[in-house]
This record gives sequence, structure tokens and C-alpha cells, in this order.
Amino acid sequence: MSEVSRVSPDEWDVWRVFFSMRKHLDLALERQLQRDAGISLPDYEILLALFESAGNQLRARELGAHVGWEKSRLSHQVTRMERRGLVKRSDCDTDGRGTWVGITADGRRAILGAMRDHATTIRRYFFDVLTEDEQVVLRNVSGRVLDAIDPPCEELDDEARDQEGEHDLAV
Amino acid sequence: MSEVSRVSPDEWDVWRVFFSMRKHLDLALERQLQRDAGISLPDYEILLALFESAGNQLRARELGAHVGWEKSRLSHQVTRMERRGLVKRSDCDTDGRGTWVGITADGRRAILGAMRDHATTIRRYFFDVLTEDEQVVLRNVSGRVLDAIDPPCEELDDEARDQEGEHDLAV
DNA sequence: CAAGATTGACGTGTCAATCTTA
DNA sequence: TAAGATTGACACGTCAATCTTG
Repeated sequence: MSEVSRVSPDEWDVWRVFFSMRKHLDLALERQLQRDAGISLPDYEILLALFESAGNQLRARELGAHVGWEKSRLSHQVTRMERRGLVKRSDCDTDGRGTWVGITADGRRAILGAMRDHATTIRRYFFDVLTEDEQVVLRNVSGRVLDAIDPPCEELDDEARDQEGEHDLAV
Repeated sequence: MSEVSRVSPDEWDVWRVFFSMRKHLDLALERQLQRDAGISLPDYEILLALFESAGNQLRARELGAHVGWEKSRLSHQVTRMERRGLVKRSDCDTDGRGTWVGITADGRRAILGAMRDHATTIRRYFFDVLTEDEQVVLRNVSGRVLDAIDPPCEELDDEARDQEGEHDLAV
């Protein structure tokens, strides 16, 4: 901890610009996906996970873990996407409680276009304006912020810490 | 543009960690505000703008410009906050179309607590884990990303560019 | 008509039940 | 009981009307 939890004017300046950048980058990514592939960022995350899975389908539980969402959020999202024909639910034979979520032909078409355009946008707005050194700084800083928020040890210090830099995948 | 708009595995790694950091930092800030002051991040932005304004009230139009929102978003938010007693609407005498939005006693109490705790959280999760050099890098990088998304000149090159690093304030 | 503002419909996200099956 | 999943209520955010006043 520093002195008295004060944030200096210079620091506020850094924070404001960083905060604004996050917002604008999010918006730009969402606008691009909507325009080029007709899907949202949440749609993209779901479709990508299904597209990369064996058999193009996953149990709801697995899918949720993959994108790092809780089950109710996933259920709502899948309901909306099923309504638009991007994914399809089906019952699980081996577990009466389970549900499979699979990608449809329309969903596959959408994600294929989206992946290409999404990468282009990220490159244009992000990597094209960063030097390699800055990328390294950004990765290190991000990792440290994640550790500060959600400490990998958290009060156990000598507990099992088999996995270190995980936090969550997504995108 | 670079080669063929490709994003390398190393770059994806940077992107994933950065993206995850943004999400977790947002969540941490929201959880803290909710827990310590009973308000959300949008509530915070509105209350802060009103708190810092002369007379603790602003025309809806001005308030919207201040936080960088469009009018309908602002109207919905103010409606919700008015329901919870954090702000209060009143008619404008000099312009029959206008509306004043003012902060209430409850709103003032909330923002006073929130400002202190919010700064503490930002310090703890953000500035305490960044060196000064990294802060500089972050500010420069953020500014460049903002320029890439929303070019300050945008096809005019020799047009009036009185204001340079604005983009938007907020928080 | 244009500006200031509200409303309704809908997509997104969280939390607290709820329901069924293991 | 607990795990897998859905639902309902509500907060947040965008877009396209709409309504009133300048």
C-alpha cells in the first residue's frame, strides 16, 4: 500500500485515458462484429468455443467454463442465440440433467467470417500501434493487475498452487 | 496495415491477458462500489458529475455530454436513479423543453463514500502494481489506440484541429 | 423543421429461486 | 442433498419512434 490511498493528478490522467481506451476499443470491436458478421461479442465468444470444440458441440457446463460465465448468463445467451438460429440445444443421453449446445450451419458461417474480421480489427486498432516492447509491458502489467485482484495464493501461501497464470481464457 | 492482418500466437497471448484484465478490473470496481456505497459504476459517473457541478445540478443535455452518453441512455439511468432517490428531476424555467437533474442528500452521501473507496481500489489494483515507466507506456499506448479508433483528423489532415487529446473524459 | 427529452422494444448481465435428475 | 440447467425480476445500454417546445 502507498501513503494514504491517494491518487495523484498525474495518475488520474493515466487512469482516465486508460479507462476511455477500454471503452472505445470495446465499442469498436462490437460495432465491427455487428457490421461484418451480424453478431455481438458474447455471440462471438460462444460460437468460437463451439467451433473449436470436438463435434462442434459442448455440454452447457463445459461451454460456460470455457468462456468463463456463470450458468444463468449462459442459459439466457443460448436462449437468445437459439432464437436467432445460431446454436441448437439437445438433450444428453447419458445424463438426464444435461444439455448439449451445438453450432448450426448459420452459426458456422457467422463465426468463420467473424474470426477473420475480428483479427483484422484487433490488429488495426491494437497491434499496429504497439511496439514489441510495449506489448511485453502490457502483458506484464495485465498479469500483475490480475494477480492483485484475484491473488493466485490468497491467504494460503503454501497451499497447492499447481496452476499459476490462468485466471481465465476467453476470446 | 501489416502483412495480411494476421495475429501471431504471441500477440493473441498479449490480447487474451489484456482482455481478461479489463474484464476483471471492471468487475472488481463494480463489486467494490456496490459493496461500499450501494451504487453501480454508471451511478458513480452520474453522481460525480453532479457533485462537481455548480449548484449540484445540470441540464440533462450537459450531464450527458459530461459523462459521454447519449440522451436516451441518460434518461433511462436518471429514471432508475430517481426511483432510488439518488437524483431528482425538475423543470427548466427558461426552456420549456429542458430538464434539470440534481443530486439529493442520499446521492451526496453515496458519492462522498464512493469517491474515497473508489480511489483506494484503483490504487490497490492498478497503481500499486505499476511502475512509473509502465504508467507512461500505458498512457501513450492508450492514446495511440484511441487515435487509431477515432482519428483526431479523419480524412481532413489540414482541417481545424484545435482540440487534440480529448476523446472523452468520464470517471 | 430542429432541439431537448422520454418511451418502448430488445439484447445483455446478475442474483435468487426453482425444477429435475444423480 | 447436490449438480445441471432454466426462469423471473431487475439493472444496464442501444436504437428507433415519439412528444413537446423553440
